[in-house]
Amino acid sequence: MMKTKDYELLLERKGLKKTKVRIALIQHFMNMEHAQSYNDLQAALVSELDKSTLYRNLTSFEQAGIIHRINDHTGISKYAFGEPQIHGNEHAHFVCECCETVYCMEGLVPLQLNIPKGFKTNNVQTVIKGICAKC
Amino acid sequence: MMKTKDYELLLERKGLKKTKVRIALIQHFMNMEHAQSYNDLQAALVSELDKSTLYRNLTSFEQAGIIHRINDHTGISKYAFGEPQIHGNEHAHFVCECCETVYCMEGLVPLQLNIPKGFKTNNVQTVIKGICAKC
DNA sequence: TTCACAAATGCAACTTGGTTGCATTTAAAT
DNA sequence: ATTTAAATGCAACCAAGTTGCATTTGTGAA
Ligand SMILES: [Mn+2]
Ligand SMILES: [Mn+2]
Ligand SMILES: [Zn+2]
Ligand SMILES: [Zn+2]
Repeated sequence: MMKTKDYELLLERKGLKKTKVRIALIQHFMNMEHAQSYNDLQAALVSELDKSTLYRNLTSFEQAGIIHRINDHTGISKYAFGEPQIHGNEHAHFVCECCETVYCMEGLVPLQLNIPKGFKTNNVQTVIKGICAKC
Repeated sequence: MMKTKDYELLLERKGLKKTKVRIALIQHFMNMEHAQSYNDLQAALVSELDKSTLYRNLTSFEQAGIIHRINDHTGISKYAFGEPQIHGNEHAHFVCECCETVYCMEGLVPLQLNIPKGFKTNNVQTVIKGICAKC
């Protein structure tokens, strides 16, 4: 008997069918430490994959909390493994202005903002631009 | 003799020609307290305006520091009067999840983030999602 | 194991925010 | 008034993402 793979558990728990596309996708996300764009994914997933299938799965995964979508202010969405919320706060993202890599910054202190009266804050998203350690 | 209008000064100082389109645009921005999308502008500027002309002027204005472009994570750029930097830091933006209005939050304390070793921060952009005072 | 059905896939056509090339017009310097 | 570079308008284009629909596939019940 072989033990159930972690990605299988993940898909099962979310009530998503275990298809070839999804298993390839989810494994790729688990191995990648940086955020991935549609093009990154298409290039990485050897067998050419239909555009709408890929986008639909990204949406499903996002809704299921398997991945999170990142807006790095380039106009192109990036996706990374895991939920966006860590202990209730959205984590920040670092965008390297040199190599374009998008990093999830898990360990940062959440910023404290005193919003004007009458405004109710639900969620704060932070994008940090700069030069990464590799560049 | 009439005194020079403030928008005239602005255009002159930046070395931009004072065209009808630009004067209409710049006046509109000065009267608007909220950020404006391409569609907002097109709807507001009575005389129908060419798409590329509008976009080109938005880019010129942005480069000249007359307006700043805001990414509110909807995928549609918004523009607001003034420079993005207040005393060296980018100001935060509040996006109402109810009425979609984007507010420039000028008075917020600059946040201190301790970025991992090797990463150099150039600029921090913050988008706050919530419910505005009017909603 | 087979059957039935809902959900996932693939393909093509579409939408939308934004850009580009080029001919014509216009602001402004001389 | 003349000249010239920059601004405008138009059409064609581009890329990211979405949608409708016929076909295939995973899964649970028979
Ligand atoms: Mn992240
Ligand atoms: Mn602003
Ligand atoms: Zn880098
Ligand atoms: Zn509101």
